[in-house]
This record gives sequence, structure tokens and C-alpha cells, in this order.
Amino acid sequence: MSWRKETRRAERGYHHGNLKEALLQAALGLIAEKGAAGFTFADAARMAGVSAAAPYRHFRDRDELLSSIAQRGFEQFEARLTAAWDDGRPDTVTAFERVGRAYLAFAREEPAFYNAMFESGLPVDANPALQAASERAFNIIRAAAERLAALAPPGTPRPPAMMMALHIWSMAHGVASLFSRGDAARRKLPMSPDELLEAEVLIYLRGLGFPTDRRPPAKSAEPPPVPPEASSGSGVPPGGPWGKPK
Amino acid sequence: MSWRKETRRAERGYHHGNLKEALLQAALGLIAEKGAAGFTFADAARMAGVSAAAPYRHFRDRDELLSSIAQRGFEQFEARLTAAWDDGRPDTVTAFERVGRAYLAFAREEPAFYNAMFESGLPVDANPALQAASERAFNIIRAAAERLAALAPPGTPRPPAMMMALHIWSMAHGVASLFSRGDAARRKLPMSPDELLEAEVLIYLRGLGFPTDRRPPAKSAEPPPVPPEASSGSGVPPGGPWGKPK
DNA sequence: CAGCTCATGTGAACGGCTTTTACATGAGCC
DNA sequence: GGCTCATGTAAAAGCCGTTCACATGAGCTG
Repeated sequence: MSWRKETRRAERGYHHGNLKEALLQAALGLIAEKGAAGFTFADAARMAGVSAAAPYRHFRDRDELLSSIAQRGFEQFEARLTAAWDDGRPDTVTAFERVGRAYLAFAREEPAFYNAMFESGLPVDANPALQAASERAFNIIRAAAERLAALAPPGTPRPPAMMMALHIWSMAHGVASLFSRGDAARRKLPMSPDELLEAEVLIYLRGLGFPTDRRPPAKSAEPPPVPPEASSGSGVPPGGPWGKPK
Repeated sequence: MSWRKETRRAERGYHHGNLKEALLQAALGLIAEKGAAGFTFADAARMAGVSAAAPYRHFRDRDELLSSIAQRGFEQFEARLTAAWDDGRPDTVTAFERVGRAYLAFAREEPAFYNAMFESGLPVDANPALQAASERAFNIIRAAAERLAALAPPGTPRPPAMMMALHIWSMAHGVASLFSRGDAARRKLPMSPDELLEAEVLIYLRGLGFPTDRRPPAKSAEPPPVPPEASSGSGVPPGGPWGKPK
């Protein structure tokens, strides 16, 4: 492999090697630590061992660095949602809920990305590339909603997939941003953010007439993957989507 | 008129009169305009016509000004939610939805407050007074959820009110923060944020087994306030909570 | 009214940040 | 070896937050 060339460029490199990447990594750490508002360009430069002016060779200004991080964040976000969706396997509802959990997991595990993407206040629509990346991520949710909507029980009006996608997104974002991160996460909750979102989505899907007769925390041994039966019977699962107050 | 007395009491202030209030107002305007992150202490001072050091006679630092605004925001928020809830009149479900709309209306009409309260990244739990104000506001939603939970149709497990409250809050916050404010609001949506949230809440409530057979924009003449019928029949209202693509 | 006191406001100063500009350096190519 | 250009530095301007010594004048006391 071309390790040699890499080593000569990256490590032995002239002034720094790959300052751009170093700055992105440094910024990522700083944002995770102090939030997008607290992060400073100068700090990132210091952390990379260069002067305060050096970053301007790679980013027009501080905002462009932030945008780059958000962009990367949306790409990773999309990748994780795609993996979670897994093209609707083993069944649409299960996969759909997995997407919800992946959303929360991303918010929790990648606070810096999430912060840059959703809480930094940078104008997403000002940067076309950023907006496109954001849309690609959303499209995963949208595609999943599309598949779900197609499964709407017969006899019920088919819900618009776009609306469902927006609803799910707002739930996931609401839970993530209110209860799953930073200081706000310290509110004492009767259940974990994951359980909260899962119950919320299940109740919502039930409201649309979908069969959701699995109990969330129960690691049920996967019964026949979505027998496409009508299920328009009672619609009320025996346990309710919220866990027992253990 | 009581000009005199007013002058002596309110403007009892020395040089400026009531700089504290002036600073709060100035900050409010600046935050609405440029966001909590963009707002500067010096700018507020300038706007009030005093030196950059003057504000420190009234606020320990910039963060304390922000906290004061958030505090005030929570108080107004609570007042508006209380008015919207109107103790559950004319019926619980209608009042509940009105609370949701009030939430969005506040986010839209008071961007500065909303920003300081939920998007400024200030540690709510670090300031006891702030946390208390925040809790008082949430308690309105909680109380409404309590009343709603008590109406749960017989034969279905009663949903925990706290969970319902958290769900509703996350929906409202999610919609507000993704679609109803600032730059993100420019995403092209198939429906208004208000309609989006209303449909979301209706579907959710239906998922819990509540009768929600009113079409959102229809000003139905209030049939017997919440007829406690089973409703576990089909559970699927004729119209669906989403509007026709008019 | 004289004078004291203390809350309130000012000006100057420090350090830090962002951004620009002129200059330095060294990598890659001939 | 020498050229060129990308990459990094130093210095400076301008802004902000914050502090401190000092100024001012409102209201009380006598």
C-alpha cells in the first residue's frame, strides 16, 4: 500500500502535514467539551500547534470550519441511519424503531457533530452542500416512512409519508435536544430518553393504525416478521408501549 | 398624573433611571435579531446609552443577563400555557391541543425568549430560580396530561401522565425548533408547523385510545364534553388528523 | 443648607478572540 | 540549483468581556 507516500506527506510533511484535518479534529473535541458557542478558532489552532492565523489558509473563517464539521456530521448521520434502517429488515416497524434509536444514539455519542448540526445556529440553507447533506440524511427517514405508509392497514386512510417523516423527526429531535444531551439531560425522568422516544413512536404508530404489539423493553424473540394481517381489530396492545414502573 | 411619584420611584435611579430594565429590553431586541450567541453585552450597553462597564452594576456578567431573560421567558411562557389550557375548557382534548398551539405561538412570536430559554446553551440547572421557573412552565403541560390521562378510555391501560407530558413537550419542542424558527423554518413543508404539530398530537392521542374524531380546523360545536364511550371499536376516525391537501 | 454615604456610571486597562496583511519557508518541479 | 506556490508566522487593528480606580449625585442626617 502507499504507506510510504502517506508517511512522507502526512508526518514528515513540510510545515504541518495536514493541518486541515488536525483542525477539524481539534474543533470536534473542543465543541464536544464546551459547545459550539464556546469553541474558539484560536484554541483549535493552539491545539494543533500552529499560530492563530494558520487556520485561515484552510477555512475562510470560523463559520466555515463549523460548517465543515456539520457537513461531516450529516454524512455520518446519514450513514448511521442507513445502517439502522437496513432497508426495512427484518420488518418495517422494527427497522423503523431502530432508526429512532440510532437518532438518539448519534445525538448522545457524537455530541460535537450533533451540536454543530442542530444547535450551533449556523444557517443550514446558506450552504448548498450542507443543505444537500442534511437532506440526504432526512431522506433516510423519509424513505422509511414511505415504506411504512405503504403498509397502512387496509380500510384506513393512508397517511402522507412526508408528514410521518416530519413527525418522527420532530419527536427524535425533541427528545434528543430536551432530554438526551448536556445540561437539560439532568432533568429527572421516569424513563430513559431511549425508552421515552420508543414509547412515543409506538403510540404514534398505533395512532396511525399500525400493529405495534411488541413491548419495547422486552427482548422478544422476534415472532414471524410482520405477518401482514389486517390487525384492525382492537388496535390496543395488551401491555401498552410504556414499561411497567419497575 | 402621577408623573412625579413615578419619576421619584421608578426613575429613582440616578444617572440613567432604570438601566437594568433598559438593558433587558435591549438584549431582548438583540437576541431576537442575531441570536443569543451573537448578542453582545457591549452592544446592549451602547443601545442603552451607557458605557460598556455600566451593565456590571446590574448583572454579574453576560450570562446573568441571559439567565434573567430566560427566567422572564419561562414566566411568560407559563402564563401563556396557563391561559391556553384554561383549566381544560371547554373539553380536555380541545384545551390540550390549544396548549400545543400556544407552545408554537410562543416560539414564533417570542423568538428572543425562546432562544434564551432553549437554545442559548445556558445551564438551566445551575440557577435554582431558573430551574424552578422552567419547572412551573412544564407543570402546566404535566397537569393537562394528568387530566387527559384520567380520561383514558376504560378497558385500556392508563398511560402515565408524566410520560404523556414529556412526549407532548418533545413534540412541541421538536417542531418548534426544527420547523418553526429561524433558518431551519425555511425547509419547504407540506403543511404549516401548527398543522404539523396538531396532526402529530392527534395521532398520538389516538394511539393512546382517546377519541379524536374532530377534524383539526373544524370548529365543531362541542358535543357533550368527552362522551366516555369505549371507542375501542375501530379507533380510526373517518377523516384522519391530517388535512386534505387543499 | 452642609456634608456624608453609597449606589450607580465612567475611563482606562488587560487579556483574549477574529481577521487581515506583509513576510518567511520549504516542497515539488524544471 | 533555482523558481514558484502553498503553507505557516508575526504583527496589528478592532471588538468584546471584565476589572478597577475614580467620579457623581440622590437621599439621608443634622
